[in-house]
Amino acid sequence: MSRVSQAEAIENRRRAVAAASQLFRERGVNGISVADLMKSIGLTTGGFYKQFPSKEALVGEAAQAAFGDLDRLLAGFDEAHGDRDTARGALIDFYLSAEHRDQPGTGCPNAGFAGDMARMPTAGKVRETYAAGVEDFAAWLSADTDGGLPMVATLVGAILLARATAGTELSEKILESTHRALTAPYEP
Amino acid sequence: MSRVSQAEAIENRRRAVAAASQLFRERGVNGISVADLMKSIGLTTGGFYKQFPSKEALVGEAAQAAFGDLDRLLAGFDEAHGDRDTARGALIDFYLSAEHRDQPGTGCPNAGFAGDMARMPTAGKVRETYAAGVEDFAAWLSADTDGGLPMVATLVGAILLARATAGTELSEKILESTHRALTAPYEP
DNA sequence: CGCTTTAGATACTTATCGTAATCTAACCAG
DNA sequence: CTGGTTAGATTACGATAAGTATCTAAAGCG
Repeated sequence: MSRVSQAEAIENRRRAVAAASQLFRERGVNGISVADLMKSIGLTTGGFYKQFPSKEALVGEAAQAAFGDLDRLLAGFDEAHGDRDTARGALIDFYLSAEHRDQPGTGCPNAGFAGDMARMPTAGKVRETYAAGVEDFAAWLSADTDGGLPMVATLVGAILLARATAGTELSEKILESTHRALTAPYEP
Repeated sequence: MSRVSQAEAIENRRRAVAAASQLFRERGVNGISVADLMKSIGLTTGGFYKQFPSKEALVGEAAQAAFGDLDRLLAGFDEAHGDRDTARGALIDFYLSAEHRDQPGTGCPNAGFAGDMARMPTAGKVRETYAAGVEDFAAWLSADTDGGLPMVATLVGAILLARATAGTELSEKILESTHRALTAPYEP
C-alpha cells in the first residue's frame, strides 16, 4: 500500500505520537528508533518524515500527548471522588504503587520524560511544554502551585528510585515509606 | 606509546572509571562512547578492552566510584559541622542549589544514575550496587533508613525536575519551594 | 642482557542509527 | 474520468557505535 485518505493519514500521525508517547517513557528517547517506532504501528520510516521534520520534533508532541493523558486521569479522579482531598489521596495510592512503577509507558510523564528532558537544548519549546506539565500537576496537588512542587518532587523521585531499584527489596520500601510520609506527614 | 608500567596501567584504569563516573552522570551511559570516554583521558579503545570486558561492566564500577565520592562528601559535612542535624541542613542547602543542578557530573549519583539504572537488567550486580548506595544515603539523612527514604525521594526528585526544567523559571521555583518544605516542613 | 609478556595504538568488522532520495499507487480536485 | 498530488514503501547514505584483531614497544622477569 502507499497512499491513504487524508483522514487515515491524520489518524496515522496521531497513532505515531501516541506510540512515541508510550515508548519514549518505557525505553527513553534513545531507546527506540524511528524505524521501530513506526513498525509498532504497522508503518515504515517513509511515512514518518512526511509527518514530522525530525525525531526531536516528535519528543515535544509525545510529551504533550502524555500530559494530556495525565490531565484526563486527574479529571477522572476528581469525578470519581467528590472532593480534591480524597482524590489526591487516591492518586497518591496509585502513584506509589508497584503497578505504576512497572508500567512507565502509561505512567506519569513528569517521571517518564524527566531523564530525557534534562538532555534537551536548554532553550526550546520542548522544555517549556514539559515545565508547563509539571506546573499543572503541582497545581492539581496543592491549592498554590509553589506548595505542590515539593510534593511533585517527592512523588517523581520515589517512582524513579523505585524503578531504578526494581528487583531489589529496597524498591518496595521506597514506595511504602514514601506513601507513609505523604499520607501522614505530621506524625512524630 | 604502547606499554606502560603496572602502576601506570592501574592508574589508567582508575582514571577510566573516574571519567566514566562523571561522564555517565553528565550525558547518560548512552551519551558517551567508549572511544570518546578513553579519549577524554588521553587513551584509545584498545586500552579499554584490556581492562574491562564490556561497556556495561563499567557502569557498575562507575556508580560505585560515584557513591564513594558521595560517602567522602558526607563525611566532610560531618566533620565540618559538629552534629548530624547541622550537617544535614548544610547538605540540603547544597543539594537544592543551582550549582548542584548545573553540575550533574560531580553531583549526587542517586540522581545522576537513576535514569540509566531503570533500564538495566532487573537482576544484576549493578542494581544491587545502586540500591546499596540509595540505602546508605537514606541512612545518613535519617537515624532509621526507612525514615530517610522519603527524603531521598524528595531530594532526588527535586534535582531531576530542576534539571529537566533548567532554563525555565520553574526550575528555580522547584529548588526554592522544595528547600523551604524540607527545612521547615511543619509550618502551616 | 635477552626473552616473554602485555598495555595500549591502530585498523577493521558489524550493526544500527537518523535522514534523504526515489518510487508507487491510490486519493481527490477539476 | 483523468492527472497531479501525496502518504507511505523501499532503498540508499553517511555517522557513529561496540567490540575484535593485529601490531608495537616497553616492562619486567630470568
